[in-house]
Amino acid sequence: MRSSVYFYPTLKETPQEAQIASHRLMLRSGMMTQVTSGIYAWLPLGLRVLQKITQIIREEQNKAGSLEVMMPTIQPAELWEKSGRYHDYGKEMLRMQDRHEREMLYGPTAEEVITDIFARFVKSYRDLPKRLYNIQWKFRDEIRPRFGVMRGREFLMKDNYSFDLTFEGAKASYQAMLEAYVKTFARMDLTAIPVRAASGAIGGELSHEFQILAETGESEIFYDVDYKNLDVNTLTLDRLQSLYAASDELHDPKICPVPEERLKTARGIEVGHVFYFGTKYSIPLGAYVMGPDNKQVPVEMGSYGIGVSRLVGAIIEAHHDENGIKWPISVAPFKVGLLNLNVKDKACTELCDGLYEKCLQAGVEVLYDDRDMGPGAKFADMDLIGLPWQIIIGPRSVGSGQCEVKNRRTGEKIELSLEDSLKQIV
RNA sequence: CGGGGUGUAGCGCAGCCUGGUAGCGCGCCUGGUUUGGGUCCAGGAUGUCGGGGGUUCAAAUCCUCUCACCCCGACCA
Repeated sequence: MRSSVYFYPTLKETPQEAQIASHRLMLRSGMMTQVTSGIYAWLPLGLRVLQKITQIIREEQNKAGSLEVMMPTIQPAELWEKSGRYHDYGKEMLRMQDRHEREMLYGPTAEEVITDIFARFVKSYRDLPKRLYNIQWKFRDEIRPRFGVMRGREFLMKDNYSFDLTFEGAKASYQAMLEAYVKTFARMDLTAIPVRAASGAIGGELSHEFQILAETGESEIFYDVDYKNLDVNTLTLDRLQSLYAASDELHDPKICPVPEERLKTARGIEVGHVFYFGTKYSIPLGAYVMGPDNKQVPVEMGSYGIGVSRLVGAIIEAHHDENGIKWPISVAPFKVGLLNLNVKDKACTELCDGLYEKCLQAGVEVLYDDRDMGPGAKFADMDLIGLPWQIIIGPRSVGSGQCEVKNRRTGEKIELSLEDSLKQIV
């Protein structure tokens, strides 16, 4: 993609509403922009990141034996009256009427809808287990939206729902999701700690929150200091769960197994949540199957959420410096930024155009800064949007045949021939 | 919802106290200049001063109502 025809309105100054790094950087890099309180429009650069994250989540969900569906954003109140949550959900639910004055709502979650679908089609234990998920926009009319996409009112969520015949089956589903989550977050260069948690309005009996440690997190957690030393690449669920972590509501110093000197407290950003809640929805919504003993049994359920749009912010919180974002390669909007330091220099531009073509042919996602601007502004913009690699070509390169390759993460710069620069990156 | 704050050009802000022709920096447009870390020079465009009502000869400025947004707290992916 050529910068000259792309659309990423970068800002030199920080918009006054942005208090935390991720919010600031998302606005400054032109990834997204606020439409109204807690509601954002995603611009091309931000959308690419959102799509990369979505795809990683999708792949890991599929590997964990789940099937993707797509449920609507608008739901009928009826289903929620059956589950009893229409009243309980309160003002956080955005309610509306259609032209027939039928009560509708913008879905804050989808237990009712998916359970109803399941109930209508699945009648036998032989069809179990089933794990169905979708990645869809949700709306929760938060008391106080803040921190950009970290706590928006409208947000993109992956929500998975498991249906099993027995408690043991449900536990296996729960475990499969825990494992999928560890892999999912690791692929984004995040160490997310599964913290035993109290379950909120969704209700339930067994529940973990996945928290990313960050000063700007909204919840307080207690954890074993060893969490800081884990290697994302070799992380396993067993290892993660062998360490102590608890939310402040559940943490009890009296029964905490971690000696005081190893116990740390920090703020966490919740990026995922897994619940087991048994038959809480299957009974009221009539999700029964025929068991092997010819008896109707309500199915055992769990639900598993990941805040997809929140993850964009969370990843930036974990990966940035004073100059801008440092994207992990797996979610970067482009893999490499190609900087033409002087577009008016014909020979220089020829070199750049040539390398750009080669990148495209090699299937390397490249943002080619071919705008007519000073070099300083280009460096600043490229650091800000945080692509993992930069290839810098200026008039100097014309004589030498060398370009500079910069690793945004480490800041390391090396001089290479144009040929080698591409090899370095691929 | 309770407490605090802000609305003036696309962005960041000054002006308001003490009423009298609406300003600065960045950005934008034109021309030139410069080209390895946000070049420099010259010229130019852009505002219902968030909105309604009131006071006054006169309101960005004073009074009043209202809307929006932000920050602190309780809730959540």
